[in-house]
Amino acid sequence: MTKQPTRAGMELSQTQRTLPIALLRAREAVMDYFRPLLAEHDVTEQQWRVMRVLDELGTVDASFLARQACILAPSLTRIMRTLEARGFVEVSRDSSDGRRTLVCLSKEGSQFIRKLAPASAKIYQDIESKIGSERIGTLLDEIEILLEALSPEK
Amino acid sequence: MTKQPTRAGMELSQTQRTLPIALLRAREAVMDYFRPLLAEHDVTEQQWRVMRVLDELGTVDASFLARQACILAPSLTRIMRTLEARGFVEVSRDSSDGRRTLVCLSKEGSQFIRKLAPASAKIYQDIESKIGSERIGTLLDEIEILLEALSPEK
DNA sequence: CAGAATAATTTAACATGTTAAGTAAATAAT
DNA sequence: ATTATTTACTTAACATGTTAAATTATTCTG
Repeated sequence: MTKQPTRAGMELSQTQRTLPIALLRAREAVMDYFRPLLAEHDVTEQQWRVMRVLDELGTVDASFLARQACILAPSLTRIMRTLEARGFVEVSRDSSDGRRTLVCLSKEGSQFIRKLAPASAKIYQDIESKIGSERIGTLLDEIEILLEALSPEK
Repeated sequence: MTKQPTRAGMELSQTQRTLPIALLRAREAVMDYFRPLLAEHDVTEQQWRVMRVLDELGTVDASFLARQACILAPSLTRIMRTLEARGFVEVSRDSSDGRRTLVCLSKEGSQFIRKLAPASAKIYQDIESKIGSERIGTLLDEIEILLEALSPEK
């Protein structure tokens, strides 16, 4: 845990001490625990993320969903097609703005989420047992602060 | 910054309070600052990451490089082809193990890194000015601890 | 109200992510 | 030593990431 000094000049930091790579490696390390579950149930990471956000938010338009799930609009278009074909989401037009696509989870989609929830929570507990739930809480707090500080509207 | 209680049962957390999504959103927020620079110089995020790791490690075999850069082997195969065509990396065979591909930065690749370093460091400083370098240091420390705790060899 | 500008989404094209299968070299087991 | 297994990498196929252009609906301007 040796701290590197802040770069005074214009040098690059060790990759381990840069936010983009450190955050990526951390996420990969965490996802390694979840991927077997997703693969077992034939959903991609992105499809699962879209469904998790819909479960949380209810009916939303495509742009907002894309932002929340960190998925670009063109990817979301294809993902929605897949999820709709599988009966997991329902798509409609916004009656007050014909440009917008509204999306929500279907009953089947909601059931699918709830079917995987116990296994997902169990994996999360396994991770918590290795890191400590307190430390995870701290990390999530720090990330919330970072997101607030970097949000574009500031 | 209201803390959620640890899930006692089998419910899913708010997406904001899950490591996979929180880490992803944080990384996207950070990368939004770097992407214009990379686009301006016609390198993808992954190509740049490969070069950053090579700059740090010197000559390494493809498997190790893939792990360090969080890139899967098939993607790396294609990325190496692109970077080699552009003259940024040099590829050779390991004489003591004919299966292994060895890779290192070329002189041009090294120059390219150094050419972008100042702008990259400046962007990093801009981010630091919004979050605080101390807080970033704490976050990076927490991530190092997480990576150590989740490393498979434990 | 008509035409211009803007906005939300989709399509297209290429790079990468991901899994499975294939190839070649090294190692292990008879 | 020959065969089988393992290892490192590549190829193939499809999903997603990414940018630019196209499409359709809305809003702005005159």
